[in-house]
Parts: sequence; structure tokens; C-alpha cells
Amino acid sequence: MHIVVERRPEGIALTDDSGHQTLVSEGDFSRAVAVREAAAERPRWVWTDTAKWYPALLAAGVRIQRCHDLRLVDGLLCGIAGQVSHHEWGSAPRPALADTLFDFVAAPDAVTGLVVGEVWAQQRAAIAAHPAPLQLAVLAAAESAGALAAAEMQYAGVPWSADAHDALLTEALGPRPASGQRPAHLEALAAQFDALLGVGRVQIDSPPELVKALRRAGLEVSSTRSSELARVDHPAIEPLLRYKTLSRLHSSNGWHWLEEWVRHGRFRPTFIPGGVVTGRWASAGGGALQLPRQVRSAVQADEGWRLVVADAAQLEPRILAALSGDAAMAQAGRGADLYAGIVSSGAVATREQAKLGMLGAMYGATRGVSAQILPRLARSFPDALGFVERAARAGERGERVQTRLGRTSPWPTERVGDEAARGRFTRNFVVQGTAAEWALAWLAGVRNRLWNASAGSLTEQPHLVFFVHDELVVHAPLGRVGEVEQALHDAAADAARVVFGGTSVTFPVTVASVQRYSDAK
DNA sequence: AAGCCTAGCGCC
DNA sequence: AGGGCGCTAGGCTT
Repeated sequence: MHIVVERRPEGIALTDDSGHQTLVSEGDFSRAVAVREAAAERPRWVWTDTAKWYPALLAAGVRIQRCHDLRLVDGLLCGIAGQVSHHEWGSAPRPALADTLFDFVAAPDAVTGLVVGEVWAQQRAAIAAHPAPLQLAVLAAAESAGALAAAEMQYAGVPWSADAHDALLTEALGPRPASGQRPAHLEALAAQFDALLGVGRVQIDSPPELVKALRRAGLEVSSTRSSELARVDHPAIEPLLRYKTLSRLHSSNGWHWLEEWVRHGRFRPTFIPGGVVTGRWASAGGGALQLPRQVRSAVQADEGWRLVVADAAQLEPRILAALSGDAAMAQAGRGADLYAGIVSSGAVATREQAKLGMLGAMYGATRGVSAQILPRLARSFPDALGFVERAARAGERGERVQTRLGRTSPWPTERVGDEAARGRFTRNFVVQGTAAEWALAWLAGVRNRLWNASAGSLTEQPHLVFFVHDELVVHAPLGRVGEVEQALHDAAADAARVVFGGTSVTFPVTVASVQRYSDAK
């Protein structure tokens, strides 16, 4: 079922696939479709799937402040129960659920007894029955708020200068070639590589052929990975590595990408809340969460606007400090740079060691420099390191682990012999997943503050345009940059309270207001 | 031709 | 090195 939403002078018109039409006022629309919580002043829309319904509403100029997304909460609850959902939320939804938005509008009196009402009641009961109902309710609300923000960000789009993008491509690759042709700079590098390697023409784009050619030239390589090639001492390697970097730019974010994904000065990726098992978002279309630094100078605010770019500093180690209640690590994080604080504590000698060691602790490093540093960190921060160790042991025993707000890791696969891998996964899950919760709370807090400060069209006000795990970008009119910066700081402080219910760990965010994304850091 | 897999690399 | 992703190209199978 697809519903077309149109805003008209007399109200909001909804038309379904069969041409059946309903007309409601904006106020009635909200009241009819939303299930109003008894104690809440603001209506909360309860619907099957934000990603399915909200885009049409946004296109019609309707903004929704709060919702409960049945699909996403179903995912949370099924994850906790260790089960697979019996609902069909995908492309072929169960008719009774898929049609409910329209049913609510068409029959606003019949609130009780409708399927959406039933599923919602079941979900509320399941949350209430959970050992930590308050945390889980927060998670459900945050997940749902994220879904609203995701749809709004796609609607608004990332402001993108196609001219600047084209210019940087031309600078790096040479003029745009005819379709299917290799850009001049790539052509030159490939020729240079062939000449220096001296074994004839090499199919440089084919890893197996490339390995064979390198070995023919007497180089001991087992792959074409850049990190392995970089260790090889041969004059042909430098142009090869340069070729690989530029070829990557060309194929992943070149002219073809630009034509495919940027329209009318906006890049509109689909954000997928909860798309990753840990609760992180995924994306689809244009590789939004892998936007290379190389092209970020093409992300440019509109005339008279700014990009307010905010980044949570050392989010994951701070999350670990709060999760574990490690007072020494909380102390190390009192300043703007937690890694510098670890150095000041005397645990390690350099910031690089602090960073490497903490990443190793959270990812489960077993070898190399990172693993060597671990014992020293464990002496200085036994609670933090003990916390991830316990999560790892649980995973190795085949158990599941939880984030702070209750998102639960999946049951491990049956394969024998992968205990160590399971331990690394659960070790990281608790930190990455709780960091995702903090970021979601931050995002929702920023969104609420922007909402409360604005009326009217979404894109005429300061609005979120981009979110990558621990970083937010708001597109804001020049005159409102100050309040947006404040909102980003305030929401970060709130997020710590929302997720941890109070912690001595601080979560500083760096904020930069810039014309181009690339100028943010 | 379409779908799946792997290698490799971009991001956090 | 070690966690989580998406995407592209090449190369395979169907």
C-alpha cells in the first residue's frame, strides 16, 4: 500500500492505491493518527514504520515531533528475546499492519482494536516486563526519534557543490574522460608503473593479475593490499599506490557518483537506524557513512548559511569509563582530550600509545604494539579494562551481552573454534552499542532543541543534515549558528544523563561552524 | 544477464 | 593488529 499525501488549502489529503481519498485538517490528522499517551501533552505517533510513512508527510510539509516506531521496537524486543520477528516489515508487509496509517485516518474513532493499537500494547507490556524497563523505554524512544531524524535528514539532504566536486576531481585525475575511459592521470600512473616494473603491460585493476605481475618481477607479495605493498622496496610501488588511491576516488566518488547521487545541490542518502547489530546506523545509496575526506570540500553550506559540525571527542573510551564506573579513567577524561589525560596519569608515555592501547582494549588486540600496552593500562584502569575483559569472557562462553540501555547481542553461531572471535565481538559490542545509544540520545536532544526553537518549514530553519556514529552536522542560517552550537553542547550533557542516569564521566564535543565540511578539522 | 563471492579500501 | 559497516571491481557460477 502506498499513500500519497498532499497538503491543500482545505487540509491534508491522503490517497491510497485504489484512489480512495481522505481529507483531514492538520490538527485532526495528528490526533486521528496518533495515539495520545495519557500523561503526555505532546502526541506521539504510533505507526508501523517511520521510514515508510514519514517521507510522504515531509514532502507534504508535515513534520512529526515524536513517534513510536513499531518495526524498530519490535527489532529491539526480538533481539532481547533472542528471537526472529514474526512480523513482516519488509517489502511485503502484512496487510493489516501495512494499512494502519490509512485505517486510523479513515476510522479515527476505532482506535482500540486496531492492529497498531494491539501491537503497541504488546510492546509496552514487554518493555514493562523487562528487568530494566526505564532504560528500555528510553532506548525505544531514542530509536524512534532517530528514525524521524533519519527521514528528515534524507529529506533535507547534505548541501553539495557539484562544481567544487568536479573541480577537485579534475585536479586529482585530470579532465573528465569519455565514459569508460581512464582519466589521464590514472593512465599516466599505470604506464609509469608498467615501465618501472618491467614485465610488460599489467592489468593493474585486477588483483590476481597484479599479484602475478609483481611476483614475475621478483617481488614477494601475497596480496595487493596497500599496507603490504608499502613494505616493498621497489620504484614501481610508489606510482602503484598513488594509482590505487586515485582509482578509488574515481570509482567510488567520481563523476559517476556525482551524477548518480547529487541533485539540485543536495546529496540525499538513506540513513538506516538500527541497521547494524550494535545499534549503529547503516546507510544505503552513495556510501554516506564512508564519505572520504578527499571529497568533503564539496560539502558546502548555502549562501548565508553555515555547517555546524560537532564531534564527540574520544566517545568510545569515555563510554567505557562510564559503563565500568572507572574513577581513574573518568579523571583522565576531565579535560578535552582523554588520551592526553591518560598520559598525564602516568600510565603511558605518549598520546599515540594511549590511543592505540585503548583501541586495542576495546577491539580485543592480541598482538603488536597495542597488545603490549594493555598490561600498563590494566594496572592504571583496572575497572575499565576488567569490564571489557568480562564481556569478552561471556562471549567466549557463548553467552550474550547487553548495552547500557538493554540492546542485546545476538546468539553466537554454532561454529566451533571461533570462541576468540566471539569474545572480540561481545567485548566490542558493549562499548560500540552503548556509544551508539549515547549518540542517539545526543541526536534526539539536538533535534528536540532545534524543533522547539523553530516553526514552519524544516529546511528554512536550522536542521540536521548528517550523522556518522559520533559526529553531527547541522545546516543553519548564519544568524542562528550560536544557538545551534549551544544546542549541540547542551544535548551532549543531557545524553550522558539519559544513558547513564548520572556519571562523573564528561562527554565534550568539539564544534566548528564552517562553510565547507573539510574545514571542520 | 543476473546473482554471489572475494579482495580491497573508504568511514567510525 | 582488533570491532562494526557499504561499495566497487573482478571473477566466478547459474
